[in-house]
Amino acid sequence: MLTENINLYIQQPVQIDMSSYPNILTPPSSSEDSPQSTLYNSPPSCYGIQDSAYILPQTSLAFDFDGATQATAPYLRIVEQPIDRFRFRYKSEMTGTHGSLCGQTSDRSRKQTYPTIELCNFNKRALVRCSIYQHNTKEDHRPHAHRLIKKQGKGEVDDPHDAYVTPEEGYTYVFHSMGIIHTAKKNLVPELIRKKGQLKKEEIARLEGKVRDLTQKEEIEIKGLAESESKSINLNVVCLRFDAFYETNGILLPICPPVYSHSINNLKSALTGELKIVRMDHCTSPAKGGREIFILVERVTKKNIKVKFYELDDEDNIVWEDYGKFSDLDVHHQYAIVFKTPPYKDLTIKSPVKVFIELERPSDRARSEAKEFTYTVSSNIYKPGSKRARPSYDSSSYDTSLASDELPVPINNLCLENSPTGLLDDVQLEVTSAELQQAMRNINSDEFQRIFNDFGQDYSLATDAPNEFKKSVIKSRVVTSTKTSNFRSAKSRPYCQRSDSIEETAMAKQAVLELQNFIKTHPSDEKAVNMLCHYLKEDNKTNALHVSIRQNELMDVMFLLKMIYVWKQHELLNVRSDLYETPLHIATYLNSEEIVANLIVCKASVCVGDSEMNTPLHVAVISNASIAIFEKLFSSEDKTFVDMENNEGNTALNIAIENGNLKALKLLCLNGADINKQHKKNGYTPLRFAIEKQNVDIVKYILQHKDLQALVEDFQDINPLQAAINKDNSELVDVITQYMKQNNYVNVEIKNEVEDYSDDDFEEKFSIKLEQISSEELREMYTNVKNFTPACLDDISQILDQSGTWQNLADLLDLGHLMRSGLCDSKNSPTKLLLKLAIETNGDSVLQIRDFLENLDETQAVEIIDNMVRTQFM
DNA sequence: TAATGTTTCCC
DNA sequence: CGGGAAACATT
Repeated sequence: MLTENINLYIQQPVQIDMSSYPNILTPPSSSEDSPQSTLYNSPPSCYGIQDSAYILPQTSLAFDFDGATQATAPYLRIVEQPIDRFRFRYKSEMTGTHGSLCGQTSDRSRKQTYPTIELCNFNKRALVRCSIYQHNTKEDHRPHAHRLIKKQGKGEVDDPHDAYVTPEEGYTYVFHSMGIIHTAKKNLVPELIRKKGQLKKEEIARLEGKVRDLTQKEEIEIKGLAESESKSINLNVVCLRFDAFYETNGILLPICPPVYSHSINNLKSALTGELKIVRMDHCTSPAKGGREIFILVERVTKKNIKVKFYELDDEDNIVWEDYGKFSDLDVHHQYAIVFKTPPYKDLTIKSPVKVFIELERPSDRARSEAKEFTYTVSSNIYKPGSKRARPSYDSSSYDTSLASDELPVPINNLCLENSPTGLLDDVQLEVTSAELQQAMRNINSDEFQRIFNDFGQDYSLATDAPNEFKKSVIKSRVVTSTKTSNFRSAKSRPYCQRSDSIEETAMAKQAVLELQNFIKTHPSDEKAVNMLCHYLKEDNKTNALHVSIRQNELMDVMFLLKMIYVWKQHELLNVRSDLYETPLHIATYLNSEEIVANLIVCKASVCVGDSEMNTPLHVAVISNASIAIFEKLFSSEDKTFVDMENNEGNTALNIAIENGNLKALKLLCLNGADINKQHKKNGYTPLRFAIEKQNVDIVKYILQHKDLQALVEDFQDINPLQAAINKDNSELVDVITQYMKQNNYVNVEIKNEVEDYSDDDFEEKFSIKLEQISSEELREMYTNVKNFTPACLDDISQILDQSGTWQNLADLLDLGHLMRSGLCDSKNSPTKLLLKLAIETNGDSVLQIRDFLENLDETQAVEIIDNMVRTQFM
């Protein structure tokens, strides 16, 4: 019987450990020539898993198979690993069907896969087996007390699951419809005894050549092992073991060493369950760290959880990492963690740094999905109550007695960041009045032009005329300018938290005067540039421009802007005050349309953040600025600022929604604000924020947006529409349900309970989401489907090829003869061929085929086809 | 007791 | 199906 020329190794374990696995022994007929003392060589690496128990005894080969080398030794290859997280169900939960153990690369919608094994280098029909084992890193494998069940027909059977592989099927086998039953603690020992007994019997059959019952001694031995093992067994991790056997006379001879899948973790356990950050109260921290953050998480164990921060470079390498600081007292009931952020590696960052935050479970080094987090620049501003001295403006900084030849030396390294042309080298120093005029012609602001044309006149006024006269001129202009009517008083403003001191006002006036005087006497002197920079360059300090804007001294502002423009010192416009606001922030806040307009013309940056990283656009929304202000801001050449986030992670759009500012919302949307941008704290989209705010007008407006993705889920996997219909707000619910009807969102799942509202009216409102597609409707849909999708074809072919039902189907379709007449190429799927013939040649309908399959009890295949039709129809 | 772990139940 | 949570058990 064993004389066939087949590729079969008979191996012998080094140690006989009946508790670990069925021993693989030489059959009785050849056992005498395989003594234990034989020299062994190493197993070929192609075994996929190292297992010292399986060593090929060279002298004990059962067969000489034409001098086959190790390269041609048979081995098992796992084609598709099982999914690594799966819910183990208790027996009491196994009523109805739950998901089956699918393959690792399984994809919900595209292609379902299942654990798949291939027997390589073998050329005869063989038995492959799948069973459930304990997952050990050590090379010590024992059956697991959990049960690996497989649905077969209506019932289900326990492992081991045996199946044949043949050359026709490429020596592969797909194990589908399997589930894992969590054996209750009290049943661990009996279950282990049962499995060990089974394996022992197989081993005896191999050794003794026939099947017999276990002796009492053997049973007691098994019982002892089961009891001790039950105490150490890990109930939340299992793996699959695959064997290959050559069957002869009812005895199973191993063809090669078994292989083990990677671990399968119980999705339900806090020890192995999925880690997830569900929400955080803040998504930023100053670079110095220490900010207290609350995060909500899926179930964790307090002694076994860390919060990791890390930064990636462009190639996704970790360039920095640290951990959130907390004790296990800071873990609230397994579902929330309060921690302090670690300091970033560089405490003096100049721009925000994007990092990631994730949960890490030390016990199995599992990690959650990472969420974005931002380290912010410390604005270093004066805060009331802090010990830091308030910036002073002593007169020496603005020394008016500077003679023209004593001006500060040219600021050669006036390196104005972000501005390639910011260096003095690039500045045209010899400015003639003709050039000034030329420069001004390029400015397309009428207002600016007008003021500039008045420059000479003002100039003379400013220098020669008495102060009273000058003031009255300026005043009259301010009053006559209609655009300044919206001007907000600088007093009582929440945003610019202080008004200017007398000294500051004086300083500003002085600076302007000084410059004007200098220019008058030295119209094209390069030193004017130095002077200008001298007054306006220093960041984090209130300068003349800030003050002039705050006080709405239009003439002074325009003068300074002109100087900056002509000498191309645009970066001076982005210098921040002691409150960390740029001129544009201040002008925007004060609703000074004219100044905003001219700042933009002069290329003031719209991207600079204030102490809270609010851009001027944020400020415009916060202060409910006029439409004109928004328009000016959007007229900036820089278009990247629309979606910038402040230190709370809010975009201007978020603030508009939070403030119920529909006007700002519209303006932002019209100017390209991202309507689907998720907040870093919780994944909310603008629509979701509007819904949470229950502002129906705003919700309505957002729902009309052409680019809206209404179903973007938050970190808790709730989409905005689900959130909306759970609100106790009938107006809002009406708007949402109407939207859903219009967009055919029939199958939006409602994850939260609605049963609190038992009145019929309420129920009815939701009926459109809850209703199932009736079978009539489904059949209606079938009439529009002429063929199978490739993905669907793949899936059902796999099932029908496996079960062999394709033959029955062929008969029902009157194609049985064709299929058997040699058309059927064993390399290809017979089902695929059959379905192609049926539809393309016979003209059978998909519905007809579906119904035949239903008659043949191929419920899984039927379901796949139904799903295909459903998804195609929508 | 309070917190955590296990099993059952339910939509 | 897949998920959540109540109920029960243990530490």
